[in-house]
Amino acid sequence: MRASETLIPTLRESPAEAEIPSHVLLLRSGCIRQLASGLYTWLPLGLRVLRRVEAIIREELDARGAREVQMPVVQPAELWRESGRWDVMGPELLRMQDRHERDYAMSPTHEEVVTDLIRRVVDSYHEMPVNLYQIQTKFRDEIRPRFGLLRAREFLMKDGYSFHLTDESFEKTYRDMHDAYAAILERIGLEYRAVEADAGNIGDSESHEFQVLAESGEDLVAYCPDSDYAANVEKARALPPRREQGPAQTLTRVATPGRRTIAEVSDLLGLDASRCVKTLIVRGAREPLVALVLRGDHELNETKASRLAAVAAPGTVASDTEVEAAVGCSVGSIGPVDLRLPVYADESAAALVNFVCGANEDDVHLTGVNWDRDAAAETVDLRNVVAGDPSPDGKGTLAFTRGIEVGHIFKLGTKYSDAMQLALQDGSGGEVSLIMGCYGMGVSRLVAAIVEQCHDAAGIVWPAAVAPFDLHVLALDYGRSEDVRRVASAVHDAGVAAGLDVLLDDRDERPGVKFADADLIGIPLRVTVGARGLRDGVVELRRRTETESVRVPIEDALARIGSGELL
RNA sequence: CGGAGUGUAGCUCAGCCUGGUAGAGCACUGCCUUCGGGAGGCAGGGGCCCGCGGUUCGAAUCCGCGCACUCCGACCA
Repeated sequence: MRASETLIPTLRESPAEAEIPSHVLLLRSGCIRQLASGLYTWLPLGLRVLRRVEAIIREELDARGAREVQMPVVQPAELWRESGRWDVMGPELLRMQDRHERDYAMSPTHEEVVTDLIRRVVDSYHEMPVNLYQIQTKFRDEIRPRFGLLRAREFLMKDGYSFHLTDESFEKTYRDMHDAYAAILERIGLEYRAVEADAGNIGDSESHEFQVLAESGEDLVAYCPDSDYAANVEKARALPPRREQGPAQTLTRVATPGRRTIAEVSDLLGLDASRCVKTLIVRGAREPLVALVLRGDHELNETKASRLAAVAAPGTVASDTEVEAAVGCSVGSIGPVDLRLPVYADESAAALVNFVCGANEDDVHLTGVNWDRDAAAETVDLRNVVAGDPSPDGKGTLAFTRGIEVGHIFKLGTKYSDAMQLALQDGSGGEVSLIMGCYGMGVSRLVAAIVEQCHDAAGIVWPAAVAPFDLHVLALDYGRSEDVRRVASAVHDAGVAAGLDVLLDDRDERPGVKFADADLIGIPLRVTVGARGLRDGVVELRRRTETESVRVPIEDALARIGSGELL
């Protein structure tokens, strides 16, 4: 393809709205343009990348028995009402009406539609299992779209759904899809981790996220360098410590006038923050308020807290006035001793002996506090893990990295099957609700994640597997040199004959502009054809990953490109 | 939705504080020179200065109300 015949509007400067590398570079390289907040147009170059990523996804899924379908984006509200999500979803579900004032949703996901499809189409358990996927535009009215393609409102997603009679059948497909996701990311050449994740509101059991490692990632991943343990920090656990040993000290009241924070109290007492506990009061599910106790140097993990049956979801910290009314002191002086609320202590706090806590009386704290003797609590996992915590598999300590969630697979169980009456006879006289799996991969987000990981100061460095073109022919002096035109065309044709996608820069631009654009666009292999080189009978080869070009005799270059050996 | 910031030429921005009828660089058009890492000269074109209202003899500039975009937070399959 000739550059003069396509639209690649590169930008010399960064648009003001873009902050992170993928957003800046996708805009500057002419891959995308923003229409409005969270809405992007894919230009020819970007669309080629998107299509190549899609192709890889299709190949890996098809190879594992998933079958592609295409479901409607606009969906009748009655299906959403049937599942209960019309009322549950909130404003991120974009709603609209047709001319008859019937309600519709612009679909953020397709559980309802696919469940409805299966119950209409599948008549017998002999047809099980079924595994379908589609690659389609989704719309979620995000509160705050940001980071370009990484959190857009309209985006391209691969969403897959599987249906099973038995857990064994589900587990096999889940593993197959897990393998497919790993294979996709490996083919692209990304550094990633499959991590244990919290399933959010959607599932009730295990789920895995596929996190592409990048500084700009919104997710924090805890992993163990010495084992394969990795988990989203929302979910990550540490090996619970054993109860400390040592003789119990006497419970003692100490005056702590004006000291409210853990730092102030531990400073006053000359102790480490880890010897103190902090007590947070949150809204309860069964009772109005519940107390959560953490070691002073630890932070509450809100996802874990919300998962406690006794805690109202979403987790909400009680207001200062609520606390004072219930406990009789201000927030800085709460403690588990004689506290008339249900108390849940994090494993690390529960392991302490002779610790410090608030006395439920302003300006007073207690020292020498011990569980069982002085206070009672149920032990649970409540905190965010920190670097250096022992890995839960006992094989080392945890470290952190940031990631971009490009895939998430989970077990849905029978949530939708039950709500929408999707069941089959099981062959032995009974009837079973089908077990569902759900497999999402953000295709447009994946493109952004690739750029986050594959760029340098000059521009994008596309991995060969997804590059918009394989070969970039830079024809310098194109308009003025018949020789350049002839050789550049020959190089172009040799590439095409070898099955490559070739971009020929035949624009009437100065060399510097062409070089800069080529770096920005990031095509893996570049051949520079210029009058200067042709006088010596050479063209120049350079990979985008390298800094030096190699002068190669014209005939050699043609032969090597034609043979495909350069890829 | 809370907090912060920004809206001036296609892009990046100055001008605003201290009101007097709009600028630079790049991009674009024409001509000349140049031609291997974003050239130079000359001559041009291009602006409801985000919108509406107010103050004023006069508003890009001051005030009010909107809208849009961005960032932080909350939120988020």
